[in-house]
Amino acid sequence: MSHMGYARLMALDREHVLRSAAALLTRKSTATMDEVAKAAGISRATLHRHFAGRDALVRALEALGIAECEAALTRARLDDGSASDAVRRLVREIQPAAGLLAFLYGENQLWETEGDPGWSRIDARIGTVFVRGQQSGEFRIDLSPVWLTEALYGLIASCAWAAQDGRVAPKDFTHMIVELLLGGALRREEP
Amino acid sequence: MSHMGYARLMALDREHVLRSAAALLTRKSTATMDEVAKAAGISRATLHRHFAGRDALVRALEALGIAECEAALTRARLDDGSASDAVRRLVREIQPAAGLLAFLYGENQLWETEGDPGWSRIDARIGTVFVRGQQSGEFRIDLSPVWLTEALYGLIASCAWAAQDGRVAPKDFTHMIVELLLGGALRREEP
DNA sequence: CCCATGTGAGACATTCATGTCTCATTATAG
DNA sequence: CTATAATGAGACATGAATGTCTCACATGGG
Repeated sequence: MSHMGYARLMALDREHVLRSAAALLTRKSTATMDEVAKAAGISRATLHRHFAGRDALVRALEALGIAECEAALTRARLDDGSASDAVRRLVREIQPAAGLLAFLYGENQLWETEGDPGWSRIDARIGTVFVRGQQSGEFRIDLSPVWLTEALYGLIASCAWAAQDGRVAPKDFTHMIVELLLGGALRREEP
Repeated sequence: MSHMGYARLMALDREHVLRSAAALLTRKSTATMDEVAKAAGISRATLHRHFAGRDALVRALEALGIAECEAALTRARLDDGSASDAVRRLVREIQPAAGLLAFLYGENQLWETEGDPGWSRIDARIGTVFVRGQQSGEFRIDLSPVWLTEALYGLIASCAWAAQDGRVAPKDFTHMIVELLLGGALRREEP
């Protein structure tokens, strides 16, 4: 059946194109459609056949980022064990998507917040673990879950960018982020 | 003397234009030269008389940001007292420039690092306070000064953006950043 | 073999920000 | 008042990226 074969190949191509675009745009967020096509090893015409335009491409990347976040969230099993360990697992699981996330984080600063494509759900899931940590007494309560979530995004993006420029070592990704974030969020035991 | 009067007015206008541009570009980093001109209350022609082009404007904003950083660094007297207090003073002093800094931080992600316009000196000054804190035993040593500096930038930008969108309260700026950053950088006293 | 489908290459029009220019008007110093 | 200089308004050309289209090629199934 040519139709099914077609659909399957398309899906694979689409996936490959998205990965390439993510890798390129992470490094150079202003890359041209032509550059994106070249990076994916296809022509600009074919790129336009997969994604109607630049907007569609970016929105597809956003959908991919959201999907990877959701998957990382699930893999991290945020409800299990201590909140600290949950956050540590989350950062570890989210690391492979950090570059894409950093790109999207930067792009979001210049989008008018239209219909929410799914970030609010992710915000909520992450926020929940901070709330749980506060309720269990693990985390200090003078830093709001919203701010902690925001700070987590910021640290992930910062670390991804710094690693991109070789200012920090990618292998320390989880350690740097978790230790800094949790060190601030974790309530200090009284001496 | 028309020449001196001219020069002085120009300087004032230039300052005003830069402030307006900073405020606008902080909110909308893709704003047009025309929008920038309107925001400053001048015509596009006059804007071009002050700044040869968009690049020149952005570079002027960068110079302004660097100058404000240097000034904040000096006012914070990073060499006095404990490193923690020094960082706290720094964040407090840098808050007025946070919006501009966030804009420049975002822009820098898509610039090829040409001739350094002055950021490395600022990096060094900030890095020094973290080194001092580590040497005095105030800060943990498993987080490098480079990463701490990077994280500070990231947190400032995150907080500025979050405040812009109303997700966090601007009045808590210093508290949120310092408590999160220092909580991670400050060595925990053993129980 | 033949047909259908995906693809690459390239031409083409369009849009938009930019940069440059002119000219009339305003304001300011002398 | 007069001349100098800055401004605002707008026309204009330019360049870059985008989106659309056509056509030739190749690849794979029937």
